[in-house]
Amino acid sequence: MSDLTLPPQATQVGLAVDVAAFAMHAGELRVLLVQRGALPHARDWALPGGFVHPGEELHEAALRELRTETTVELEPRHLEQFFTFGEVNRDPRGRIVSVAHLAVLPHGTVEVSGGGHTLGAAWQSAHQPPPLAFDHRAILDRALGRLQLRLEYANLALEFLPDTFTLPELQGVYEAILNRKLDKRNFRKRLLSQGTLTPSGERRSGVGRPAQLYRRAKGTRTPAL
Amino acid sequence: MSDLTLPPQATQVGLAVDVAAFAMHAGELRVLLVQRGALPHARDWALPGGFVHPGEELHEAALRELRTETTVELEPRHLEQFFTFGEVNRDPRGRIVSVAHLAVLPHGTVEVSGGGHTLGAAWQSAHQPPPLAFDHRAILDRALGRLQLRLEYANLALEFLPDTFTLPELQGVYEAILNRKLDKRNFRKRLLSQGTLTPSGERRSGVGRPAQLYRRAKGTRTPAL
DNA sequence: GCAAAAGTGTTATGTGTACACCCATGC
DNA sequence: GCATGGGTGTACACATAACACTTTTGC
Repeated sequence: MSDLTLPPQATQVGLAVDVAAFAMHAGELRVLLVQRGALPHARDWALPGGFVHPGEELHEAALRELRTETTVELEPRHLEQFFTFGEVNRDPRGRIVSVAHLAVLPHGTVEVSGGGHTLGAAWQSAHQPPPLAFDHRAILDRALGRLQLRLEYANLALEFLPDTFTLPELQGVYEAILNRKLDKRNFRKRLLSQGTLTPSGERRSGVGRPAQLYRRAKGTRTPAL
Repeated sequence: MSDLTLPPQATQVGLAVDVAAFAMHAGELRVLLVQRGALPHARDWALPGGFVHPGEELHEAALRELRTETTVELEPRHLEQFFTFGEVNRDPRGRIVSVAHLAVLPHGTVEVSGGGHTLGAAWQSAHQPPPLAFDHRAILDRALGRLQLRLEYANLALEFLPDTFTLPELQGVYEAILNRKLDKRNFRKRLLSQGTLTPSGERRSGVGRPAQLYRRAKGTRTPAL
C-alpha cells in the first residue's frame, strides 16, 4: 500500500461470488444448483454465482446472481458470507477469487428454472449432491458446516418455514440440516424453554392427530448477519 | 461465467490481505500494528497487509506481509482467513477487496521494527488500540471475536506460550483474550480434565511459590485451520 | 515471619440424554 | 377400531459456577 494509485504489484483478479442457497423440500435439505451453459464445465452442475459488477457490494452481487441465474422470486431470509476461495488454479480462466455466501430461502420457494446463461436450475440433495464444477463441492461442504453451526445459534431453522409451523415440522428442519435424528421430547423441551415460540392457538389437519401451530415470538428475530 | 476468457462485466479488483497478528506481552493481549509511510493514511496505524502477488496463494501473501512489513522472524502458530472486506468505498484508491487473516504468534516474538515501506511496527493493546486507518478497526474487532471463538475450540491459548508453561500463565492468556477474570480452581479443573496437558515435572522459580510446569500432551496438536 | 503467588474440594444448579406410553383425529 | 402421527415426564450423568484457606518459596 503506497500511494493513491494502485502499485504495480497489485494483482488484479476476477472477483466473483458463489451462493449456496438452501431450502427444505419433501422433508429433505436441498441446495439450489444451476446447470452451466458455457465452458468451462458446460452442462455440469454448479452453485449459482458469477462476477461482481463494478460498484456493486458483495452481498448485492450474491442476491443478483440468485435472481438472474435461477428464477427465484423470494428474498433470502438469511444471507451471509462464509469463506473466500482464492486458490491460484481454482478456475482455468485465470485468477478468480470467489467470496462464497450462504443463503436460506423460505418455504414455498419451489419453482426455479434456469435464467441468464444457464441451462436450468434445480433443488438437489444437499447431503448427496451430484458432481459439481470447479471447487464447488468444497464450497458446498463448507457451507453445510456453517449452516450447522448457525442453526442453534441464530434460530436459522425458522427461516426455512412459513410464519406458522408445527413442532414436528421444525424438528424435521433440524434433522435435515444436522443429518441425524433427534429425540422428540428433548427437542420440544429445549425449543419451548428458550421462549422464542408462541402457540398460535390453531391446529392443522391431516393424517393423525393435528399438531399445535406456533409462530416466532415477537422480538426474537436475529439480525441478518 | 461464460467462456474461457473473462467476460467484460468481470470486475477487476485489487486483491489484498490484511493480518491481525496477536501475541501476549506483559500479561496483555497485543496486536501487531504498523505505522503507514505513504498515502493514504500516512503516519496512521494499520494492520500489516498489502496486495496479493500474481500466482501467490492468499495465506502465502499473509505470511509475506507479516515478514516484510514488520521484522517478525517467527512462524505464526496459527493462521486462518476469517472474513473478506469488500465494501465498495473502503479504500480511496479504488475497489480493493481484502481477505482478512488471524494469526497467533508465539511467545518470544518481541522485537519488531518497520520493514518495507512502513515507518515502524509495534505491539499495541488489542482491546484498546489506537485509531486505525481504513476500516481496520472493524477488521480488528472481528478478529478479536474470532480469536475468542477459537480459544476453547482449538486450544489456541497454547500457541501463545513457549513449550513449557505454568497453569497461571495459561490462565493469563485466557483472561487476556476473553478480557475478563476466570476462577482459578475451575480453570485448573477444566483444563486438567481435558487431558491435553502433561506435567513436565520441573518447576520455575520467581517470587512466591514455584509453579508446576506443563507441556502439550502428545497428539493433541490441532491442525492449522 | 512476612509477602507473594501456587495450589486445593465441595456444593448447588443447570444442561444434555436416554427412554415408553397415551392422545386425537380420519377413514 | 385401527392406523397415523402428536404429545407428554422422569431419572441419571455431566458440566458449570460460586466460594476461602493452606502451602511453598524468597527475602
